[in-house]
Amino acid sequence: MIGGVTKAETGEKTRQRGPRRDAADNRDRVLAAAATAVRREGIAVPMATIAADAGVGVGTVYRHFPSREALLSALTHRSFELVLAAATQAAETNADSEEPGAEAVRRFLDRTVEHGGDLVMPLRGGPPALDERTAAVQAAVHAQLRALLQAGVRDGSLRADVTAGDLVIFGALLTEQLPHVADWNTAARRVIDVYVAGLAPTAAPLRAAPVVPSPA
Amino acid sequence: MIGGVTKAETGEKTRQRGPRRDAADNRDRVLAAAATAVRREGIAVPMATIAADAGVGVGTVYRHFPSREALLSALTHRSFELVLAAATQAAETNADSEEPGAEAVRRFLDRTVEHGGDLVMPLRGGPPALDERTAAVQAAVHAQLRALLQAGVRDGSLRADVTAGDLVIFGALLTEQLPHVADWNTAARRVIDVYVAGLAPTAAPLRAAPVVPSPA
DNA sequence: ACTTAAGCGGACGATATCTTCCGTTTAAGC
DNA sequence: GCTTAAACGGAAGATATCGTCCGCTTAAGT
Repeated sequence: MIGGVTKAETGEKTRQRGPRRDAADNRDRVLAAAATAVRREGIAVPMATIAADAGVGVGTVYRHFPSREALLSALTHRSFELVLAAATQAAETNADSEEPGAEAVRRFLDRTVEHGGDLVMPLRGGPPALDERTAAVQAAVHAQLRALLQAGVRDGSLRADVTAGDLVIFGALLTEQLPHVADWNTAARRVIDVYVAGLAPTAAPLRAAPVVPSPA
Repeated sequence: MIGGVTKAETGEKTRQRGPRRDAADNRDRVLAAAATAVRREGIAVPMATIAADAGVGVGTVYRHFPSREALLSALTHRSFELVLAAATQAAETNADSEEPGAEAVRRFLDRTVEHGGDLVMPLRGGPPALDERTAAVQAAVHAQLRALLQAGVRDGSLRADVTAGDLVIFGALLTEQLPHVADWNTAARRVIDVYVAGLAPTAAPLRAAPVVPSPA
């Protein structure tokens, strides 16, 4: 940020040189290894373990992510991006077809569980706060889910008092895994099915007023 | 176990001397502090922090719980006992009244969330395996919930294809907390309400076969 | 009151992990 | 092919945490 200006005086060509290919690859590998390691050993997993799993030296990890917190933040960001992809795909598919909105919601939740191994949501002990960019992604997720929910209400397959925030919270919980439950995907699918059944418009009203998680 | 026999030769009076009152108190305080600390900072929270929070020295923590793992195990055990109390109370109240089984299930889940701060379920990164005694408590929880579910099926308020294992898994997920959700109890209650609505007998069948978590 | 052993606290040596630093390697532009 | 700066790996010093040990304190039985 300081020395860069002097050198890149070729007009607007600032930051003309992209990252080297090996650097980009390593960054991805570190992120992937970190996701796996964090889910396996918890957020206190040693950086050396992550580095070894990624097949790089610790120095490389620290160059891409200056601190553990930065790495965890990046993990969370990537997780929200994956969730956003799932939400967007569900919303778009739904818009193009005539399937009930409830089915699209179910698919979104299924996807979330399937991606489970790659998701590191900010649950207990996780990275405390969402940075600005991640919050933006989260807001986009909410927007997609809102669209999905509205479509479902319109086609009569969903109740009207459930919010995008409700879905995000439920989805985040599903990314956890009880270690002694062998077939987690099946178990999660059963939870999803009951929840989605509860989204039917005939259901009894909710007791509590909506909670708005964080994106304004 | 080795020196004790020599001394307690007064017939069957082995282990005649119960624990000192201060010792029992301290054990409880350590457990309570540990539960709070673990939920606040994760399972890697330093033992010194737990000791300080409990107002005792580290030596005291290690005397009651010879290792971190033993402490975490004890925490899990206590958590299951609290859940068992909630399940038992729900089952008994239900048996004595004419309320629908669905309401009893909802109360059980509500209780679980309310106890949330004291519960340390074996989620990601938690103590890996349940010891024998804890597994027994877990089995008791399942038994109570089975009774509850059967009553609900009988009185027509619950679907028949949901198992006690499903409820335990769902309840365990609810003990997590998304840190940036301010009013967690409200958020959790909304999730519960949708789930309980999905327990109505009219709902669509589940896709997956039951998963038996661990108690045989 | 006195005795006794259980219980207590926290200093301490051992270990584990963090993060920085720098000599070497390598991708990419000329 | 040569040059250059970005990227790499891993050793090493700084720090944090673990779990033990032992002299002091205190509950509880007589």
